[in-house]
Amino acid sequence: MPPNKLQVPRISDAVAASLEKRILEGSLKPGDRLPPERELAAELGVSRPSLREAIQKLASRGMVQSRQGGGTYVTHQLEASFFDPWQDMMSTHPTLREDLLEFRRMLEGQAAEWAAERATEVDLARLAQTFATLDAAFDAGDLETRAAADIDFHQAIGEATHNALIGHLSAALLRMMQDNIRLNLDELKRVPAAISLLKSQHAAIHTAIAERRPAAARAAAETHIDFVRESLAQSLRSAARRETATRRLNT
Amino acid sequence: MPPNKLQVPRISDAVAASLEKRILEGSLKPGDRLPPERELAAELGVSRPSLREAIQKLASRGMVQSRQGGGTYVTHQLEASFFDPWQDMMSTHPTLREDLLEFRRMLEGQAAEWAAERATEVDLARLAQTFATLDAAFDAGDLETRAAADIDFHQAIGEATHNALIGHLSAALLRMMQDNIRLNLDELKRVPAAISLLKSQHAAIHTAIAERRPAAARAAAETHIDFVRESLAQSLRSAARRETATRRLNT
DNA sequence: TCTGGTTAATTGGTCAAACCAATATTTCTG
DNA sequence: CAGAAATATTGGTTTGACCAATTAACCAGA
Repeated sequence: MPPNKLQVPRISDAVAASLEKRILEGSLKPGDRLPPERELAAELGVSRPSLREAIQKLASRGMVQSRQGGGTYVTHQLEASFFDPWQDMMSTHPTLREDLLEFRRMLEGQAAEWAAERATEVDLARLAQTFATLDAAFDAGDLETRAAADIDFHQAIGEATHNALIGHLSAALLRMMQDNIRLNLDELKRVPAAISLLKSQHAAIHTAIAERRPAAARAAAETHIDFVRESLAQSLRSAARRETATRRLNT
Repeated sequence: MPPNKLQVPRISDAVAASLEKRILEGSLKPGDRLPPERELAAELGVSRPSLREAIQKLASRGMVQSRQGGGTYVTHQLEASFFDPWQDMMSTHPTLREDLLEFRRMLEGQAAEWAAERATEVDLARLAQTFATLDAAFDAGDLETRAAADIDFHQAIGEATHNALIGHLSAALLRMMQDNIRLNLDELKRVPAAISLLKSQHAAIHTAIAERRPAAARAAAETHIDFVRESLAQSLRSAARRETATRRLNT
């Protein structure tokens, strides 16, 4: 019974594709305001609701932005390419962030434990290398390279578990977090101690795995996630505080 | 002139978020058909065009799929986004099966533990219902309904954890296993005791959660997976034996 | 002439009531 | 009982209208 049959083409899809084409080929540049809905609907030969459905599609992909009474404008950021549905959900459903962190605590804890039990010499060498890179990235690198090094480190742990799913999932979840939390990531820079704390936490995980102490590795990983979770919540609170302060100034 | 000003909240966005929430929480599961547009619009207190705009948003993200005259269905996109690449590999790389089972042991164990800690009365009622269905399906049902009931049961546990990731991931993993192992599933029928054993294991998980004993729930879930893992390996061995025997006959 | 506020036109947001077309369900017929 | 026809359901589309926010035009007062 599920949608196995072929789909009937929908008008709104055709309209959305047409508008997309205009944007991509440049006849509608970023910042441009597209014609009024009534006008555009007449020009395309469709009804206004159909046109609106198409516009909402583009809006949900972040390609256009509408303001009541103002008009509909082409966004400056082309190619949003947010194809992962979890990504957009994260921004609108804050509880998902908590769920993700809680899940990561379990996952990374287990990964560290297994890695300490099963890592081969090759795994340990690779882990040591990614750890060194990460440590250096924290000192000098920009956020991009730091994020990449972070993923590499956690993925090296995942691979050391010799369980393909662990590595894949832990990297995927970390990437998912980074993409939607990068805004608040540099909040950590306001806390001078944060960097050294994070570095010591990573070091604790690394040495516990290298010394093959599973329980210690798990504890270190969980401590690390707990710290991330706590400082993230704290940075969100302080961001909210700054916003109210700014709002107070404007009145 | 660009849209710097604050945005007026659109109804379609609120509706889309509401539907997203239902999907995340599990009240709308992948494969489910959502109510007719007219009905849903009335229930949400919005007009049909507004509801349609919201549905188009979700459809453009691939979370739902509509067929004229048929209905609108929740896709498996959320779960598939994690494991799509793994599906085909499962059949060719047998070690992945082991990894999957090991991962499930951790996941289901944690899920059972959290469910025992956090389940509300509603969760417990739903869990009891899915358990009863599963128990009945083991006696009379064919493989299809048994597999579906199995997914429902484990998903109910996942939902009782009140962690969106747990529910979707555990369902996705179980479905992935069933899809790639169904061939060997009826192997279990050759072991008469297996059915009663599985039933008692499910019962143990259920009662432990219902009685809110987290440690017992985790242990029961892990025991269950251990049994599945062991009997699966055994059935594979016997299947291999039969195959070599058959091959011997043909020469 | 310039400034400020008021008014009018524009434009996206929402709703209501239809009708069409594909599908699903029921009923009828052989 | 199986297959075909009739009916009901359901998404797809259109028309028309009204509201609310924005923008543009206007005009009175300095």
